[in-house]
Amino acid sequence: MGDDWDLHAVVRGCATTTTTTCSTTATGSFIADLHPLYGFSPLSSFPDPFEARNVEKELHELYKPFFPKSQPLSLQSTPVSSISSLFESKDQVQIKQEKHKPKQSRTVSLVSRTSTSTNNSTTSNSNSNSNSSRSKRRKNQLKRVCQVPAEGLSSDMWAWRKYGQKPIKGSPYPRGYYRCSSSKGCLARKQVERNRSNPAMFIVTYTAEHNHPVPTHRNSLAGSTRQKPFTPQTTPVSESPNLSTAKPTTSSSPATSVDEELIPQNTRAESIEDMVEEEEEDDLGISDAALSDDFFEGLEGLASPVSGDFFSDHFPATFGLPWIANNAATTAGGI
DNA sequence: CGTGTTTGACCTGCGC
DNA sequence: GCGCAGGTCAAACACG
Repeated sequence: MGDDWDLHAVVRGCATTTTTTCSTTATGSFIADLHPLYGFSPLSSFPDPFEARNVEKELHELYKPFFPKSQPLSLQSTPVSSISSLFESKDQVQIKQEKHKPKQSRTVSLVSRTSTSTNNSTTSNSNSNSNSSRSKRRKNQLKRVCQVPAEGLSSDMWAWRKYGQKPIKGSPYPRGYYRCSSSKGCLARKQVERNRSNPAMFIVTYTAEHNHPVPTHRNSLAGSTRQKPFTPQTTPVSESPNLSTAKPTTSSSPATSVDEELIPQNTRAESIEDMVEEEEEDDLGISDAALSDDFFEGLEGLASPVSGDFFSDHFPATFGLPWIANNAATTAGGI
């Protein structure tokens, strides 16, 4: 497609930084409360980790209600970066539940085309429960919509694989479709689209949830790392100034497409977001699995980065927009 | 070889 | 019922 957008690559998450505009509906409001806490942008202007630590506590308190009692919330150990990003992302989280479709709130019946095709003709009416995920996907999916700045589209621990891209009517920017590649059975999906009115912002829509803990390390980036020989023009007009600026690139991190490079990913938050989503979906009944030790373990894995490894590796010197540079890899922002 | 991106085609939902 | 638009699949290709 000759779209000029750069939404290629994998989007690793949508994290956001200071500017995130995510609004939350329903329970999401609590996020707003947290917002002040992370006024700093862990990603872009990484503040002092220790300072963040204090914040952690506060966050911890704030979050308590949202975590299962069993969850000790080992955030303390969690690296600031992760935490901050997590919360940040939350700020942006906006849960959007399609009302008029009470039928199934979460239909994530994983039905790949196979099944779909199988049922093909039957699809729509025959069975509301039928798997035709396709048929229902539009209807009852629970979605969370976040609006994040280009810089915000950054890394999260989830690995996203792009499976499609489509031009959207009325929007000069195409929409990228990503699915979680961390786990095969994971139904989590994400759509990244640039905000028409404000190209600097990306609208990230999450659908379904991850059915697995956050991976401690990202998947192999074999393919993701692929970098275009440098398609200078790829940056469509739509590219926001940030993006263009940001594209440093050649970082060791998995940057998949130019676009991605443009867009950083903070997305570790995503994981939490997802969890939160679950909470919301389940009436605040967080799935233990989600918040299980694994989950935090994963976060901890991230922690080290704070100390340097992670960042140093992934976001080298260019920190001005380090995230942008690297994260882009996964971030779908790439639009 | 495994994983990821690109891209055209196909399918379904939705509005008229 | 028809057409449009959105969402997903899968083949081909690229990269480490």
